[in-house]
Order: sequence, then structure tokens, then C-alpha cells
Amino acid sequence: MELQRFLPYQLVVLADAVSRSIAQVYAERFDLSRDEWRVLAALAKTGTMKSRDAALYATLDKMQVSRAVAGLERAGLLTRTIDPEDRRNRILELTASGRELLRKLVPMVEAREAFLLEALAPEERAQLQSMIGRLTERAQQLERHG
Amino acid sequence: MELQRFLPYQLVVLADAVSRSIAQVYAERFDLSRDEWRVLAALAKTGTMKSRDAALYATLDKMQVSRAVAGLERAGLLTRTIDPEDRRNRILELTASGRELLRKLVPMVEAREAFLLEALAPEERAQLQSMIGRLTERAQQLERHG
DNA sequence: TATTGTTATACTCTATAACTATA
DNA sequence: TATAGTTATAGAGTATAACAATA
Repeated sequence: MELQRFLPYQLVVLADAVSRSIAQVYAERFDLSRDEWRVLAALAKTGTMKSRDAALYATLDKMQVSRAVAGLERAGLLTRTIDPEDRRNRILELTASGRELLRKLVPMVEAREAFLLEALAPEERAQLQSMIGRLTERAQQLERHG
Repeated sequence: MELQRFLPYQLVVLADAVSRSIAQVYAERFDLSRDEWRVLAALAKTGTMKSRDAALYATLDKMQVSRAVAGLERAGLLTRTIDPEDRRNRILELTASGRELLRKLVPMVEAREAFLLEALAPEERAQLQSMIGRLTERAQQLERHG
């Protein structure tokens, strides 16, 4: 057993370092928790989404979304309204201030992602995407079968 | 901004799934915390190491090592003695029971790693290693420069 | 009965720093 | 003064489950 060559360890060390470097932007500069940032990012494309879909899209559970949404609503970054078609659902929608925050934040995190990707040749980026997808699939299989 | 295509997000989702699948072994079956498992794994090769080196080798800080070592000592898995050459250091050493635990645990986590690696062709494994190394280096650069 | 979302609780982790001892 | 390690503390995050509203 050599910890340094153990893939799960290497992945965690990498993901932790990458996470911290992204958190420097959303946490330190914009005072968001990781889950709040993920919910905002989930909303970035369309500006609106049901809570349940935000959970699926951002790999969060319903409790994490509920708390993140409460924080984002308090900060005036989104609104939460009851879905008239199924009153159990909540429809989340970015406010002008939420969109404005994303306009500032997104380029900053994308610049960090671009800096990371400079470590890879273009064809390597596609290979990495593909490998991450396959590995994630298998890790989830392992998790499920205990 | 598309969260699903954002490399930091993909890496965290992958590392979390992989971590949980490995934790099922060391936490559920052997009642170890993540940091305890890392310290044990650091000791796996030689059986002995200074606390400070364990921290460097396992990417933990001195406080995490101190707590993990206290737990492992309580469980009888290692001993902690003062280094006669520099009495500030602690020398960690696996007990027979610690070695025995690793003899059972290591093949189980390695089997899980092998299952993950089946998702990749042999040449992809080498490419992934190389990419992880380069990305980790750059992520640490980002972290340091805020 | 099942699903969506909220709230409560206890537990664990984390970050920071103060502190001891040794050098 | 600097380093290795320990302890204290508060804050954040996590997991579980109970709960309310709706379907």
C-alpha cells in the first residue's frame, strides 16, 4: 500500500485543492457557502428552476437545497414561490441582484478553471472529461453495492 | 456557466463518490475516521514514521495528525514514543494489531481501486496519473496566490 | 401512501489560536 | 525565536429523522 499512488487519495487531494481555490472566489469575495454557490450556478443558465431539479442538477440533497435557498433568499439573490401546478414544489428564480452577482462571479471562477486547464493539451481535456465520467459512474456503483 | 461541465464541480463529484466508496471500508467495517485511515496508510509501507512526516506524507495538518494518532493509540493500533534525537518529535509505530488490521483492510480498498480502474484502458491510467499531478500542482498555485 | 420541502437534533469536522516542551 | 505537538473553542457542515403540506 502506497498512499501517494492510491487513486482515491490522489483524487481527493486534487479535488480539495481545486475546491479551495474556487471557494476563495465564492466564499471570500461573495460570502457564499459551497451549497449556495452550487444552487446559484444551477440557476445560472435559465435563471429559474424547481428546488427538486436544483438538487438533482447540483448533486445536493433536499435539505442542503432548502438551507442554501433560505440563505440566498435572505440575501436577496433569488425568490422562492409555490408552483401553482403542484403546490408541493418551490420555483426558484434569480433576482436582478442574483444575476448581477453571477455576472461578476462566473468570469472569475471560469478564469480559475481556464488556468487549471492550461496544464492539459486540448486532446487531454477531452480524454479527462471522458475518464471522469466513467470513473464517477463506477464509483457510484461501488457506493450503492456497499 | 454550466455546472455539469465545470471541471472543479466534476472533480468534486467524482472525488466525493470515490471517497464514500472507500470510507465504506475503513469507516463502516473498521471504525476508523478518514484521518486515522490516512495515518495508518502512511505507516503501511515501513511501519514507522515521525508525526511530522506522516502529516506531510498524508496531506494532513499537525492537529489532524495529533487527533488521529490519539485515536489510533487508544485503539491499540500504534504506539507513540518520544524521539531521543529531538525530544519534540513523536515516533509512530504500528503495533501487531495495527499491522493485522492493515493486512485485512488494504486488500479491500485496493480491490475497490481496481474496480474503478477497470473503467480505464492501461494507457489511460498513466495519462490520468500524469494529468492529476499537473492539475494538483496548478490548483495549489491558485490557492497560494489567492 | 408517496413526494416536496422544512425544521430539529446530535454529531463530526474545521479553522484558529493559545499553549507546552523542546531546540 | 522557531518548531513539534497538544488542547480549547467556536463555527460550519453532515446525517438522520420527524414533521407539515400536498398529491
